[in-house]
Amino acid sequence: MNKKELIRLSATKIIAEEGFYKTKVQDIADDAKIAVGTVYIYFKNKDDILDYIFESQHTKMSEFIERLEKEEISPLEKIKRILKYHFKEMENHPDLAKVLSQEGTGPLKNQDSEMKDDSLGVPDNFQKMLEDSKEIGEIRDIDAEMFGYVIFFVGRETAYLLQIKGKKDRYYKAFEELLTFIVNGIKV
Amino acid sequence: MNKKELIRLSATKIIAEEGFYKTKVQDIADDAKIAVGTVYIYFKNKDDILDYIFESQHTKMSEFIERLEKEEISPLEKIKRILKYHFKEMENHPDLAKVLSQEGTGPLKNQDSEMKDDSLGVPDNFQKMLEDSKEIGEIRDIDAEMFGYVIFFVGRETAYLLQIKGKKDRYYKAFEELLTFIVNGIKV
Amino acid sequence: MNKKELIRLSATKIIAEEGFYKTKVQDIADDAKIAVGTVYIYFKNKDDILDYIFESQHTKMSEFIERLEKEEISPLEKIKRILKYHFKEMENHPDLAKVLSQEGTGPLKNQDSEMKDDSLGVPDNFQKMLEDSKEIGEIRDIDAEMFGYVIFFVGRETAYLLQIKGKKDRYYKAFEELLTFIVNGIKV
Amino acid sequence: MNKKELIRLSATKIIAEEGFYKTKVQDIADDAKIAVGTVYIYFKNKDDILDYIFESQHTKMSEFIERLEKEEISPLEKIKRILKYHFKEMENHPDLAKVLSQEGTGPLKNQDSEMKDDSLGVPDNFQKMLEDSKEIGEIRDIDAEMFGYVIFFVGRETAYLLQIKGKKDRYYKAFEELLTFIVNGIKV
DNA sequence: GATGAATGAGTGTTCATTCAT
DNA sequence: TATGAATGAACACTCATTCAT
Repeated sequence: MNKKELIRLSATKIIAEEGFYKTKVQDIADDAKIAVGTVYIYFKNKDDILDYIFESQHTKMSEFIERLEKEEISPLEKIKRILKYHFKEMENHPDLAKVLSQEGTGPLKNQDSEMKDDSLGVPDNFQKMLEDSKEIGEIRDIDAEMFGYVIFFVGRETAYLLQIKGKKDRYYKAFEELLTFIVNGIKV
Repeated sequence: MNKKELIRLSATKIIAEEGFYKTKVQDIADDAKIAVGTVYIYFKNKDDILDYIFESQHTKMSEFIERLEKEEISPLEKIKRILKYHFKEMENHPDLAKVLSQEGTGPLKNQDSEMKDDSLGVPDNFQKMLEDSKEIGEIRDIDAEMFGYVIFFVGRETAYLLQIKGKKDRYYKAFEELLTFIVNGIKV
Repeated sequence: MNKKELIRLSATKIIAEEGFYKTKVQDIADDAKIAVGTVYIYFKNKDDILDYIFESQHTKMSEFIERLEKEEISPLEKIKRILKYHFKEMENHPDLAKVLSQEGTGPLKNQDSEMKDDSLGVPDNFQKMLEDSKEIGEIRDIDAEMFGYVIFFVGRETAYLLQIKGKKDRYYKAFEELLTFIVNGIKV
Repeated sequence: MNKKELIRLSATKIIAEEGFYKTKVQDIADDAKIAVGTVYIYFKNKDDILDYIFESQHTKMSEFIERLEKEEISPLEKIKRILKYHFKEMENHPDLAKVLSQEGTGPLKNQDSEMKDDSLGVPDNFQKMLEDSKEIGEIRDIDAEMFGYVIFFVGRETAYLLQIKGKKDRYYKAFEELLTFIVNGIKV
């Protein structure tokens, strides 16, 4: 496998277990069965590794949203699809779910990162969709910026929550409940 | 002032600015205008300081909830009051809002802490109130455990969000919107 | 009791258990049921406490030797009596035996101590007695300086050894054996 | 040179000068012209360095004794040879002599060391040899365990003593005197 | 590119000592 | 004298990062 990806996977695993600050670059290298020095060929520094984990997921999500934009569906439906996509992703990558939730607060570690915020850009997308949705009278007149974030946070935290609370079997049902909650919360 | 409280306030301020791991115990001591050694008279170690910040707020919240339990109001109303209390607290203590949000994920730093989880016990209270609320037909039949956490997260993150997004002037209005969102989301 | 003596006893006990460097002044104060500050009324610093332990025993021994000098006995007999006195002392104060053995090497902790060496002055006395003994033909022509120290070390280490090796019951018999060893070793 | 050995030599030098507790790991690193961190590649902690110094000498001595066991000489002769070997070693490595004497009391610093005692195992060997010697009627019926230690202590302390007392020129003569003392002390 | 021994700045924590009460 | 909270210099140890091989 591509070595940068290999490092990303090991890092995600170890950071999920230990937390970012307690994770040693050596531990990541050990898990990836490579030398520490090699990590620094692919990453400028330790923070850069965490950024890359977020950026990778950000890219995936951006591509999904781009494809979604081409479909002829209502803005609210788009939000639902994005949440569903996120939940599936987190179900398939529990380590990643934990890292995004645990380390996802606060500003990006690297100042010069190209990402604008810690949120994978999703809140912005949600905001736009909520604004579109308001315009067509699908939902109430809410503060789209705030609810862009609210829906994003709820999605991220709940996806992780369901895993630690051992709701894996009822994962899909719980997701449906969450969706109903959100939609009821904002609809006209 | 009580020195332990003095340290708690300085620590909250510095940790809000720098994040827990980048905060040096020396910085906390400097801010409190005391010697480093003094910190270690009142706290076992650095982690213990963060725990105490959480525990203090936990105690305050527990006391509020205890008083609330004596009032003759519906479970849903209780949840609203708790959220309102939390928002007021966070409005008055922006540093604390940031620390609770940024450092509030993950397990407590100290193993032997008496607190059961990272959530100030509030999700548990919400869960019970939601169950009571369901019984009297005030709300739909939702997964009370999950929504206990969901409402807790939404409250904590939003209270902090409104501050960094500079919504201080519309703080109360935004809070009302959030409340409507939650209530609509779970009502029958 | 005299507080300085109280501290000496507690210090001896704790230093025997922990070793001088691992012993905290606070621990000594705790054991003596006094405040740390009080220790510093009677002792200039921590090293001074250890010095005082040695000096106290030195004084006792000096007084014993002074009394001994007035008796009409052979130099070799004097050495025997001194060793016997030391063994009895160590039997009565096992903590002290340990401290003298463990911490008794190296130069005195305090530069400005009045004691000339780490050996309670006993090697010097032994040296003189050995020289006297040589003169009257009681013992061989040995290096009195060296054997002053040798006999001193053997006495000190053996007194402690018998305790840790659990020879308490045969303590006196072992002492007699040691005496025979020494006398045979140096006699004509 | 092997870096672990390099550290051992620097540590022996500095510890001989300053004593173990006053020695800073940084000082050892400086003397060895390496970085502090490097010390911790080869040693778990500071105590581990001291243990290694003792273990190294223990190994050397064990090898010498092993070779000695193959020779057809009397047990008493073996003891003499061991003492002679020790004196030569200490003559060649005065720093080591000081460290062994000064820091050689008390239990090993590290709990999980493989060495049973602080005495390089030599007292045990002496004990066995004394028992053998008694059996063939070479020496008196003495307490072999006690005298195993006594001879060991006398050897160790005297080897160091001769150096600080400036008897370097008469070193061999003094050693011979000591040997005569011991042999006379235990012979029939 | 890959390695991993070496680096050394950085930091949590300790504890002898002080001094206002 | 006695107290013990406060001090802050000191130090062991860590770990991100480098670079010669």
